[in-house]
Amino acid sequence: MTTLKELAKLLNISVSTVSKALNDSHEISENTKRRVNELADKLNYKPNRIAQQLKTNKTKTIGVILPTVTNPFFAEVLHGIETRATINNYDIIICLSDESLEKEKRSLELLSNGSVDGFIIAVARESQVTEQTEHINKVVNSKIPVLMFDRVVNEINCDKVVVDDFKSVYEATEYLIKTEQRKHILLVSNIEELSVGKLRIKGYEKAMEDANLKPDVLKLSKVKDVEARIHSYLKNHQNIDAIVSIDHITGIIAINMAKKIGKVIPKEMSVVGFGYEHTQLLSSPKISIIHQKAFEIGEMSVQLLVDNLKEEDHNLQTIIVPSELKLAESTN
Amino acid sequence: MTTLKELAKLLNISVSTVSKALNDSHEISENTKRRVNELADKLNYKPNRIAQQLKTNKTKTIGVILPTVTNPFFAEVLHGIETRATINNYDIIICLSDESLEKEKRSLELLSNGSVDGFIIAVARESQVTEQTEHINKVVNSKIPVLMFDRVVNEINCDKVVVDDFKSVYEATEYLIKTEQRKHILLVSNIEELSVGKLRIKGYEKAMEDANLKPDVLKLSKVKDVEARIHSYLKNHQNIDAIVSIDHITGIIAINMAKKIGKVIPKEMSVVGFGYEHTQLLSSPKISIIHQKAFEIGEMSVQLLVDNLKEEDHNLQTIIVPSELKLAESTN
DNA sequence: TTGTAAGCGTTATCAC
DNA sequence: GTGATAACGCTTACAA
Repeated sequence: MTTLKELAKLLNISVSTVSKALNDSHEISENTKRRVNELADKLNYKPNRIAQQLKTNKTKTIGVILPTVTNPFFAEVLHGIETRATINNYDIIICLSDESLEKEKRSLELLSNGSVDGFIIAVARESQVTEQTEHINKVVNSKIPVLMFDRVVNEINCDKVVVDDFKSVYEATEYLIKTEQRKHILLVSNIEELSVGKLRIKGYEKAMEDANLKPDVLKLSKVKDVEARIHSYLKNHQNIDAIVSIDHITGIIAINMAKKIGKVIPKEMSVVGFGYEHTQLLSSPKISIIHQKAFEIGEMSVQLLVDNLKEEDHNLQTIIVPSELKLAESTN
Repeated sequence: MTTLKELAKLLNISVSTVSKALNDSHEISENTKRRVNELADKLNYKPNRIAQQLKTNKTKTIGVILPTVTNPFFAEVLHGIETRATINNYDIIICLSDESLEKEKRSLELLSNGSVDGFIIAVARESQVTEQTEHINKVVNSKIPVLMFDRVVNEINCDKVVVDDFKSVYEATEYLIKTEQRKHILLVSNIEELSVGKLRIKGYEKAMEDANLKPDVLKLSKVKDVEARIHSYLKNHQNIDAIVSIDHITGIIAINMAKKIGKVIPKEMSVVGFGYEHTQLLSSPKISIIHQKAFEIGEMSVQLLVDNLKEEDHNLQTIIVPSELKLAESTN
């Protein structure tokens, strides 16, 4: 790799002149600038990022710690993060905690040595369930800006980007009750132990309560054969006329199982789940989805963090990104 | 952040002694080592990664350039990459090309300035289709190790990790013909213009040819309403008794559409697609899948690249990762 | 066993 | 308008 020193030697001028010329300093003559730039182009000179980082004490890099990336929600968030980071001229280093507290902790420690300017984190399932989040607080206290999204820890004082979990499920349930006239609405879940899962269930329960209906929750996070379980549950509760899934898997399975026991969808049963573009593509009849704006969540997370990085006196914020209820098209 | 200099001052010894002590050098007395380590622990000293990188001219970072991460194949590959990178003490910087040549080019250039020790790349659709890959060659020529996986460019001289696209589809088709006695096998595709798509189609065609059957290919990469298209095609070709999908979407849609026109699966029609864990979960009756070992592909990519990074005289390799035909369980 | 000093590639301050 | 020099934080000959 070409360095300033090499350019300087070849041009018989000093390193500092070369540096200034490349940075278009007013101190340098146009002629010198031209000579320097020509040679730099010719030798494909690129300033060494590492040296710049050491000098400026800024890495222009964000550490992103995700529980997983095979879950399409996090994949899409990552897409948003990458897009907005690129716009802001930031690189992203990514670590996957695999839902493990230990790995999350390690990644955080490893990157807290000047490798990144700030962090974007969605807490691992284990950390959240066992309520061990001291390692995150440690980073916050060391003055490295942190932004948490989706799975957040209320006690930690940092920027947050969250989804309106309670409200979106409340409204979806309310829609089923009021518009579709459903009365026996089952909630199925495989994430009931996460903060977001709890909020979503509460939204459902409140909506049912407000309508004087009896809530019915099927918790499957620890179940192996989810399919069989939903199948038998539906078979034994033939009066169920609507299903709310609070994740992106069990809704589609519920549709398949409902069809299997002879239910006609959407006539005899409505199904709403959480999901993304693909989700609707893969179900037939199409499922209605609560569409979390995952891409936007990623984008806003980066923007808020970058603002924090720039501003001297940054006020911590919590942004709520509204979800959107996308009804299944009746074309099916 | 605590630095060596600060530790040295507090202990009234020199910076180099501190450095050596922390690196457990035999030159340093046990007593000094103890004192240094105690203070370092107390002040939570962590060596500045950037400074180390500048000094050693190694970043211990891999640049990963993916077309997308919302496609579950690439998401799972990324999972494998992250896992193996962590084991080898490498960080990963990720860039998403969004299938765009321009973005891929830019990312590559941006990171070719000492930010990473090597690259792992799956070529963007646009780069592959338009056969513009000079930007990748440029990196290879600049002596930065590059590894390409899945979507590779034959002309570029670097390590490669690929899937046995031709063979896996050939064998799946052969299985349908010989074991399941199918005769009218339709191939559906939404990736026919990619190198992997072409190979997969060839595998299918060869198997059909070898069995004296007429190939029938439905190309959908430019079609908007894939669902309607498959539906009408199946309706107008009632003799189709098996479907091979060469991507992870159209197979499931085909199952749904086949059911819709009254086909009994798997009795009257077999469906094989490409897929992952989720794929089978989301289809009912379950689809048979050609399971690409995406996680392993990610792992092997990192390992091969890291080997290249370590070894003085590295021999370029192409590793073929075999896929596995996972038949739908008959429990459904 | 410990310390001095040079150097990685930049940028920035200050002299000339 | 140009150049010498120091500094970022670390590692590593080499000297003491």
